[in-house]
Amino acid sequence: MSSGDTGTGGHAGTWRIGDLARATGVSVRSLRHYDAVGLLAPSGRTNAGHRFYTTSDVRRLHRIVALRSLGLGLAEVRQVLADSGTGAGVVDLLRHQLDQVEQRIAAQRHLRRRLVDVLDALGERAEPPVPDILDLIEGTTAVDRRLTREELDRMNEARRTAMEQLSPQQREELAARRRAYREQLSEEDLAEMRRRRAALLPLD
Amino acid sequence: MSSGDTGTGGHAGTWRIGDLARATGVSVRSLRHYDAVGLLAPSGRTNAGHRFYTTSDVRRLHRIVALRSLGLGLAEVRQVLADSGTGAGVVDLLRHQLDQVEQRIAAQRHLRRRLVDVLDALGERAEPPVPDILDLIEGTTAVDRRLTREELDRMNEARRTAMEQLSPQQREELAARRRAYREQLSEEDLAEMRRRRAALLPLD
DNA sequence: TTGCTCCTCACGTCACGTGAGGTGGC
DNA sequence: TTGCTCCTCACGTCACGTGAGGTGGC
Repeated sequence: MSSGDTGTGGHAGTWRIGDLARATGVSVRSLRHYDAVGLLAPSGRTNAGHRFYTTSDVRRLHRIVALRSLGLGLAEVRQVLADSGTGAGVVDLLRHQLDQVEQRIAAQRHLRRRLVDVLDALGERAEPPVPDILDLIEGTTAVDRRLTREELDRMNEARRTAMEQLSPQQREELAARRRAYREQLSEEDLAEMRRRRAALLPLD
Repeated sequence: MSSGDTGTGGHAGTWRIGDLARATGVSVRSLRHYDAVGLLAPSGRTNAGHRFYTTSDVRRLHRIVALRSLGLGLAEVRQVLADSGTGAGVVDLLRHQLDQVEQRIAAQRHLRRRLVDVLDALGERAEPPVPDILDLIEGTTAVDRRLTREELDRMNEARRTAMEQLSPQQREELAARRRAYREQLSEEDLAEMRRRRAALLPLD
């Protein structure tokens, strides 16, 4: 009944790589990788050259997993585990990590808004040809650029003619799809879409 | 006054790689990469083997940039540009892309909450030793696991003794830091923190 | 003797950044 | 003749996944 006892033998309290992997959810490949880069070397090898991990190795692994789950890279994990100081360094590291995460969130939100905008504009047309889609995306790429009167007129004209080519039934389907689409959006999304749209319109 | 005229010669309407890079913000290395992978091959080479790009190459590049800016990979960009169909494929691709983005946002938010939790817990102590920090992080790693009465008592006890070792001035500084920290949080963040904390507390 | 686990290479991933070393054009 | 731009390799990035090919232990 030792800690590493899964019935697969070995010394009491030692783990073979496969058992450790199953027990922790870390892949065998990752364990070997951690060994290769010196992040977690098993306490020893059997005669056959098989790695074996001790209880203290397992503890270290749990810490590695915990730090990895905060988004730290292996090098940062190594640093933290090597740091036996007051923890000021660790706190700074985590704060920095938080900054990075915030930035990534902001970037992804921006991306999401652009995608939603494009899909929203596309949703109003039946089956837009690829070149038209590309033009539309290119248009939204010039971020923060207002459309000119002519561009706006051309877009509206294109939309109108596209709509006119639809049968009443197709029009109804389209409207239904749009409703379904809008209903899945949050209030925040809708507000942002209005803001974005307003930002595109000419000022005159 | 041709489109590619920057005073650096060449045929009218053709671009050297460096000029194109400056004009579009795409690095020279990227342009060469796009050439290497067949995404954007320049229309020709000069006698000296230098790439030259024509107006239609530039148009294609703008579309590549636009699609890249939506987060598409080079392979997906290539697909879209090759697709001369009705655009259904492109719309599906963008929807899928939106899904991915949403998932990444969710994952990053989760990460952010964990980091905020850890930093919040750490913020209540002066200079916690690294092993303590690691224990705390490990504690929050067992996600969605409620603390036992004992664990909670031990945590509170540790916090109290840590506080008692502070001078009044240190305590004031700490409080100020916590206030500053909280003020930068949104209402949403605070609510989430309360929720998380409630989820950690024992049910009894 | 048959599976199962383990071992060590070693390539591939994604879109380039960054030298190294060398050659034409104002 | 001197800069500047251009060229082609080719390694490095980050943390492994995925075979290939081979060898000990129940």
